[in-house]
Order: sequence, then C-alpha cells, then structure tokens
Amino acid sequence: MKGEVKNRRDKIINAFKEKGYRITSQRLAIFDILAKSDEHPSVDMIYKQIKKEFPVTSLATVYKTIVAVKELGEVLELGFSDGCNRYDGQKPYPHPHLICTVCKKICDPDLESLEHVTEELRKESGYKIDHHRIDFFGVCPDCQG
Amino acid sequence: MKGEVKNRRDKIINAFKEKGYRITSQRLAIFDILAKSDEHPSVDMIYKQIKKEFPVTSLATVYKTIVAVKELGEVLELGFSDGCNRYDGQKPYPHPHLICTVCKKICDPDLESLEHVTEELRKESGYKIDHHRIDFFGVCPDCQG
DNA sequence: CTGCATGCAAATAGTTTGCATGACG
DNA sequence: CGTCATGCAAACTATTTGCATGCAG
Repeated sequence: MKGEVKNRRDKIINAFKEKGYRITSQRLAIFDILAKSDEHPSVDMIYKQIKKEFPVTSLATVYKTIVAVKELGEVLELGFSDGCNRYDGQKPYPHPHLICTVCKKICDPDLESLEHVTEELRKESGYKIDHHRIDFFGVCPDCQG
Repeated sequence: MKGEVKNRRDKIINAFKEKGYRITSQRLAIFDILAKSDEHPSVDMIYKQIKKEFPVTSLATVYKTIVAVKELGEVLELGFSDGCNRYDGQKPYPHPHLICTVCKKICDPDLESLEHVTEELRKESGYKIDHHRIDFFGVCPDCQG
C-alpha cells in the first residue's frame, strides 16, 4: 500500500506534500469536502459545512486553500459570472455539466458524442485546443411539473 | 420595405420601440457597436469605443442598456467569472465559442456535430434542456509559434 | 526554531442602484 | 409636459491581499 493513493482526498494530500505545502486541520477539512461531495459545492457551501464541525475557520482560508488546490490541478473550477463559482474535486479535469436552472443542482452527464465535436473543432479551426467548458442548462426531472 | 428589418441594429431598435423603450443617442451608439462588432466586445470595450465619438456617456448607462437588450433577447452574454463578460449582438442565441487564451480573441466555429450531443443529452438525462454554454479554449493560429 | 498558514479587516473590481437633472415622444 | 433615461456617486458582493499571530515540520 506504500505511497498508494486510495482516494481523491489522499491524492490531494500527496500533491500538497510533494510541493512542501503544510497539512493543517483546516486544509484537511476542505480536502474532505472537495473529495467527498458530488454536489459541486460553492466556496460558501464549503465554508458553511466546515463551520459546523470546525467553527474556527475563516473564509479567506477557504479561498486560499482552493487556489492552492487549483494550482495543483486537483479541483475543477466552474466559474459563473453571477458570483457563485462551484468546484468539482472528484473529476478535476474538464467535462460537461448539466445544470438545473431551478434548484441549481449540477451533475455530470455521460456524453460520448462529445469526442466528435472536439475532434471536428481541432481539425477545422487550426487552434491548439487546451481545455473546454461545456454547460447545458435546463430543468431537472425533480423540478418539472 | 415597411417594417422590414434590414439588420441587427434595426432589429434591436424595433424591439425597444415595441416595448415602449425610448431611443436615445447613447442607446443608438450601443446598438451600433453590438450589431456591428464581431469581436464579442466587453462592456469596457463598448464604453471606450463610445467615448471616442460620444464623450458624454456613462458606464452605468452602458450597463443599463445592455441589461435591457439582454431582456429583449437581442444580445448573448458570455459571462466569465474573472469579471470580463463579453457580448454577442450578431448571434444572440446560444452557440459554441472558440477562445484564444493568449490574445483573448473569441470566434464562432461551425460545429455540426454539436446537434448530436444535445440530442444525446436530451434523451438520456430527462432534463428539459433550455440553453447551453460551450466554450473551447486554446491558442489561435496567430498566437502559435 | 523557522517560516508558512491562519484570521481578521481592509482593499479590489465589476456591476448595480438611488437620486436629481435632462430630454424623448 | 410627463415620464423615462442619464450621469454621478455610493452601495454591493465575491474575491484578494496585508499583516500580526500561531502552529506544522
């Protein structure tokens, strides 16, 4: 098991250690939430959740920690211009999202046909495509009717 | 020619008139830029451009006007979390964009295969898909090498 | 021990808003 | 001429930053 990564949480911890970044209880709490939650939490959601079990944490620390996790490529930031960025610590690489415009739930659809789109674009544009951001907005089954 | 819409500018003007919104010289200047520019300008770019020929215009008016044009569905807002939203007055409906990460140029690629993706998603997710936001990031030919 | 991480508060930046004045229709 | 649009400045909000203190390594 030596050096083996069991889960996303450990992956993030290792990335921090390799960089010589310190492991603090605040950071661990943030890693936990990023690694475990599949709801694509916002900074505020993370902050509120941490406050419950660990009341002595500041918003600034949450922000600073997320910046570091981002730098290490261990979280995907879904920036929204209305000031409610969301974070995906489970799949830190670009992938499409499906967003309910009513309950704001965000989930990860499987979209095999997406490969073709990227390929088509690469061929025809002459761009060196690096990453993408693909969001579909609609009303989820729970919020319909 | 009566009532006929010659171009995007007139389309926007008509939309304003139908709503009983007034046509001012500031608004006309903003419509012009939205309708003519294919560079997906930011509010600031619009503001600076207007200032040249029409020095007595305020940023607030640009913002307020764009809000109105958005409400009428005559401009597409490309919101970015880093606070540099861009606007597309030529094609006010959702469509994919190709963004150069070096020079920040934004262009509209043709992507026929995108239809399949939306269809696949509609079928498999159960969501009522309303709109989407699709950005590809990379380095354009001009900025390569 | 040494320096990086924390918490607090102040600073930042894009956008929005309130209000008095001005001009469209 | 009444009402809505404008310009200014202040308010807002998510995020960032500076600095003194605290704790990881």
